[in-house]
Amino acid sequence: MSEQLAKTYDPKAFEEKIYQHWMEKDFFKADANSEKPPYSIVLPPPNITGQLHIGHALDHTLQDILIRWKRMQGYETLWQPGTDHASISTEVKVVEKLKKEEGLTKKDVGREGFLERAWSWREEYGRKIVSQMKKLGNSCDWSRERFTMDEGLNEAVTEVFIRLYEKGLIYKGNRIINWCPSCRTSLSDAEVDHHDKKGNFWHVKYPIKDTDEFVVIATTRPETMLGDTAVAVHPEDKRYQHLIGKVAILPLLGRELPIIADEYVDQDMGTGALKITPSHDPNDFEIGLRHNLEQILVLDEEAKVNERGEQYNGLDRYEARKAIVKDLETGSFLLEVKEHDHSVGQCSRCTTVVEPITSEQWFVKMESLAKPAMDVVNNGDIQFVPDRFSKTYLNWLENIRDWCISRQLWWGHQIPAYYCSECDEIMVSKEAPTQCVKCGSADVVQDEDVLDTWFSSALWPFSTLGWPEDTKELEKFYPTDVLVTGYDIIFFWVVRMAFSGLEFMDKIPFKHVLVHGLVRDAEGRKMSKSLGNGIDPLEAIEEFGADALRFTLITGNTPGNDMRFHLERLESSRNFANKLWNATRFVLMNNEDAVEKYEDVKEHLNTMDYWIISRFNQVVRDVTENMDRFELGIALQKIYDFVWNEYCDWYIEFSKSRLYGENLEEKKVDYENFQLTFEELDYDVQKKRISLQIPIDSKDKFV
RNA sequence: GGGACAUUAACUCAGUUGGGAGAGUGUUAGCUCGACAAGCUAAAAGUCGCAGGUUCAAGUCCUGUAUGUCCCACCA
Repeated sequence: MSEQLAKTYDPKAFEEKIYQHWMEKDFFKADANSEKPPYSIVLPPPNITGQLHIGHALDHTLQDILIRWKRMQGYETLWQPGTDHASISTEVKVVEKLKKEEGLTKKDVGREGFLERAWSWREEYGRKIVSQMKKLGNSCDWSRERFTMDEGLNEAVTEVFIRLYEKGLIYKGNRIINWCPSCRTSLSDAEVDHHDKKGNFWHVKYPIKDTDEFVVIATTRPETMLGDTAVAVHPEDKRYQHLIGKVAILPLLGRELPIIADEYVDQDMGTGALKITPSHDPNDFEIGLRHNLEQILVLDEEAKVNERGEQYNGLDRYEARKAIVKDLETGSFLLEVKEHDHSVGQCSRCTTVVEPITSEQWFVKMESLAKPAMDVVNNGDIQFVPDRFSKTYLNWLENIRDWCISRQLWWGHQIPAYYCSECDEIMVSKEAPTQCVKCGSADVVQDEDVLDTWFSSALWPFSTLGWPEDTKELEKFYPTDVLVTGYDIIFFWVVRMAFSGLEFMDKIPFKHVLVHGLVRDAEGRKMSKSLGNGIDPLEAIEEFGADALRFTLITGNTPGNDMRFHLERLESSRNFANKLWNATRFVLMNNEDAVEKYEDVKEHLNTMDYWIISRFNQVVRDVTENMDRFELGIALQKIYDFVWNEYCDWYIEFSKSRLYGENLEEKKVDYENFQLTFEELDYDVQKKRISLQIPIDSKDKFV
């Protein structure tokens, strides 16, 4: 009799020890010089903004299962871990902390002081998240841990920026962008969420110069009229033919506005006449370019009216709206007000309503990059699981617009562009130039802005392996085998990794993209801090164990679909872990005469032994097939069924008669049901050409 | 406006190539039998959203439809 195990499994007593053992033995270390075939996964780097949430737990568990499975199959596996600096999110957090703890603002402490605090934030939270991932049981190669702002990755980012710039794929331009007046930075289109909001349609009379006529314009944002530089109608609109080429007078400010004709105008929308505000509306911006209209920016970085707004200068955009509407009314310019719902863009970080404004920003030209990224999905080099997400991916790329990559933030990769204060020459280079290449002035300053956080994440599959150096890691582990991620970041991340990999490595970054859904609460709501309905994976681990949590997340979940998280399922998962524990306990309690080698026992195998062996082999085959198809939930269910319903309920029960010599009838074993099982067994065993004698009718003990 | 997904037992969900309707939880009845009451043995429980179609055969394929969820879009 070997040592007696406790009656119930206590994860807390083992998980940490086992993990330590794994680490000490270097089980997760990847060897780039290995002869074994490679299998690699890059971990989507968690943000350093806070702690691990249940979505990470799902994402990581899927990867951990895949990587461990391949490791056991004899592959040289690399699970590359790391964390993401999460530019805007982290900056927002650090600003909050600064205010709360020191009562200071960004400006008070200055760029250097701010970055110092951001780095200490990163130290604290980066470490915390890594320790949480270890608690989850992630079998990453921690010796290779990276950070999107570590030295090597900085170099990769700079290299990419310079290469794209030199290729003409990065440009600086005055474009209309999304501006968050609260974060005071530009945002990419993907960082803006659109929500329907109740609003009004204000019908405003714009008088026609030197006539008694006027044209009525419907607008949802009267305050932007301060920046109007034209009025547009459809070239074929019969109502307005006579006005084209004439001049309208902007109410309140009295500015003269040319009346132009443009195909964009929808005759059925509003009044069919459109005010054009090139600096504050994306469509108007385009129209403005076509007609060479002046751009008048009337809002500042806090979305307050600037001096171009004359008497409204200093008002917040909403105060300005009220004031303008009131003045329009007083001046009899306001014809009517109708209720109207329209979609409003909000900052995905802070939910402030985003303001479209014209601004000088850096962009990545997307057209030529998008094409090959679409090709590799169309021709099947990259496969989505489930496949429907390739549509999401392709659809996004088909309608891609240039990517605004500059952010007016401090935490991130500062743009490697330098300006000559004398002649405004732009220089893009790795090191700061000591003097202007054009005029020789030594007065050279670096661009203040940082890059969009996704600019560095886009390089993750190869930057973490040492690019731009030519490393053996790249040779061995690139392209990676599968990327596991949620459908919510296909646009942000998957697309950008795809075109970056193709552009700089000339190879796809991964062969499969395994997409999972969101983990929702029991009512199906998104988990969020404001609702307080989040389930902390660490609390779940504390109470039920990491295996129970992982089992819960994988079973009953299929690729691409959201799942609801019920605490009861954690219990049943824990029960399964306990079942395994007790099966082991039973074996250990009875292994006095255990033999080590199959050869020593094969003469003595009985029906039950053959049965369980054949079932085991079949389950291994089935499970492997499911795993190959990324059907982890089904695979795990099959293991569960085998262990519980076949191994424990039948094999162990029957083995008791052999061990204790008990009468089966007394044990109340259900012969009838067993007979059914045996018929199935017969089939299995026949396939394996094992001849059997089945003493079904025997009520004697099985020997 | 475009697109995706969901709809199967009381609840949460599986169901891979068309042929058995399943699991966990819950419910009911009976079990302190040397692994496990976090357990065991049973039971009840579903016209697989609705309507058509293809097929010898449809939860599974096709068409339409209802309801819900989500994503994309520069709808003044």
